[in-house]
Amino acid sequence: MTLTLTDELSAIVGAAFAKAGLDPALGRVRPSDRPDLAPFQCNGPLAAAKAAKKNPRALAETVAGGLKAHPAFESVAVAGPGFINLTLRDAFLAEKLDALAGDSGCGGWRKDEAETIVIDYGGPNVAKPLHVGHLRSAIIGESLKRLFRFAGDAVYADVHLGDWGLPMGQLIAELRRERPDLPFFDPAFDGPYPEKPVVALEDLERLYPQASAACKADPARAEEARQATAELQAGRAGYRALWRQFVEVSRAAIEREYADLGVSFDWWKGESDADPFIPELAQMLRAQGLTEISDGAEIIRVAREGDAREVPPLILFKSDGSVLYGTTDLATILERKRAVDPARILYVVDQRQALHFEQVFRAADRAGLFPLDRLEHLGFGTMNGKDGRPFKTREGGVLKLRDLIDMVDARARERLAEGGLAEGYPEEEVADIARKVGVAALKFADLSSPRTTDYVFDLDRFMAFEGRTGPYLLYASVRIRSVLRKAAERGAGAPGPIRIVAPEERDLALALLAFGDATRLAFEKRMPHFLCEHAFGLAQAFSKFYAACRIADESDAATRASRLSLAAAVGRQLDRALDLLGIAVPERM
RNA sequence: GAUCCCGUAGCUCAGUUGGAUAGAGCGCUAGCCUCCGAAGCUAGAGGUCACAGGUUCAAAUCCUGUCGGGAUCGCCA
Repeated sequence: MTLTLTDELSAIVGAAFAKAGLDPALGRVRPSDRPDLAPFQCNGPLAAAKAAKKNPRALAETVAGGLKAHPAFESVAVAGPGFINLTLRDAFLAEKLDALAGDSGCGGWRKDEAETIVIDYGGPNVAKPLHVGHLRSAIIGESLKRLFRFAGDAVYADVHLGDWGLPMGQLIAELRRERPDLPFFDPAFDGPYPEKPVVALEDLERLYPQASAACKADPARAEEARQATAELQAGRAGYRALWRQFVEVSRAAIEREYADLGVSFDWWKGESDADPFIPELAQMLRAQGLTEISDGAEIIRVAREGDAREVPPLILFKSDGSVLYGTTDLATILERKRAVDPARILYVVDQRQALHFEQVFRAADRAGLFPLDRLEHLGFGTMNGKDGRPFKTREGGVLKLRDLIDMVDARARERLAEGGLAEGYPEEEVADIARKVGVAALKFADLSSPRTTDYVFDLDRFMAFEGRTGPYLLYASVRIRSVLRKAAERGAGAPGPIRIVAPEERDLALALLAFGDATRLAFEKRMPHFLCEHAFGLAQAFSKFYAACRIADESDAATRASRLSLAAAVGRQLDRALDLLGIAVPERM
């Protein structure tokens, strides 16, 4: 396991606490709230004073006294009621930076024991076009996948298509009304079913809303759909064959759109893949006496003493025998255990489904299927429109992901033209750059607020390309690359050991060395926005450094070599951070 | 109705679980390209942290209440 900078400093300060007869855990060092005084601080003396009923200021002085001789610190000062302000020696920073420059992980944190992880994206539904509601799960999930892999885990990302519920029955029933002549609907048919899909993507996109509306308006139609669902799940051959076509057609489209966002999966499984595990699951639950019949449905109770509010039981089998997604989610856990025996399963799904997962997790835990603390629902907030309500188009409909991608793409092209960037580049490259810029804007906007909160989707703001945006980061990355390329062309010489001479270099050094804490925090909290914060801070520190210091044409050879190393290290780390966010960087722009 | 989340600068949002002078981006004002990419950099104005109590050396953060917004609450996913 790599030690982050604050870990290392905490260990040093903790030892000084221990020497003073205090709890070393109180020596926790963190970035300072007052960077004008010192870059790091330790507030431990205040807590220690409370516990020991002593004067915090005096304790701070004692601890600080034990630290002053340490080679890492330029100064150790006690301030206010008992804060210890820590400033690091430039030589110490330079040494750390040289190590970081040679590290394949760019100074990022890695864990020491790898786990096998499954990430569940709570999948899109077959037949429903991807819409903006699917965006967050894809973007956040992709970043977490990369982050966990970076930390050392073996990750299986499973799109987990919604391909087994009522919508499937609705589609079947709808198509049967429209084209009753198809062999799929003839129970007596025994020949081979058509291999070529009888429906196209456009058919599905038309049929589903149609069916859904009909079921809402007419109970008889709803009953038809319910029956078709039950028959599909019971294994009616024609329905299964037809359903396979739905899935096939739908999946191809879904895969393409995710690819445009730079999102990919290791598994394209669906709820239906868990179906064969349902009998065994039911058996397991019944054998333990966990199920009961209630109003004709078979349920498992998951309420507990002390629940603040009532947690309803999970319905395993509806009164008509068909299953709900809670059942398939449980069966999927069993399926995954058999497949890769994961240490944890992460569900990157809308926060509004928290109760559902609470039910599933408790049921899994009660059944001895999977421990509660290793099933994590990583919920996220909704993407709202400017009115503060879930994002809708002007017409009040749901914005398709395809349309969103096109909008972002077009806007990125406009902005490139306005800014006079990418001028004279081949058309193919301009298209590639526009796509990358647009996706970066979208992803950074989505990832930069804490996962759990709602955020307002404002295309104009995201695509402004100034300030705290994805394009700013791409710009910084591309600029570093360009500077280094030109330096090489001019014969600026080889990079050399890093030495800090300007204050902007010191700030940049601290920004680089914060990567360990950022990656660790992002991993432990499962919160990619810490990576965004880091990437922005790093890019900003570089811009300041760039504005203040010459690099390629610096006259002092040693300083020039140092700055070339520094710039290269920033470029590599920035690209790495962007990679962990799932943001691709163009060569130039 | 019950439970949970939220209310911070004109706008969009952070705030590392109780610490110093509450931060960032946008927008606004004033500057910086004969010099490695100005989508950049520098400086400035802008706050009763919804409101009222309480806990303590210390509260945007913890507790209570009020107001306002949102989410969820057994056979949809």
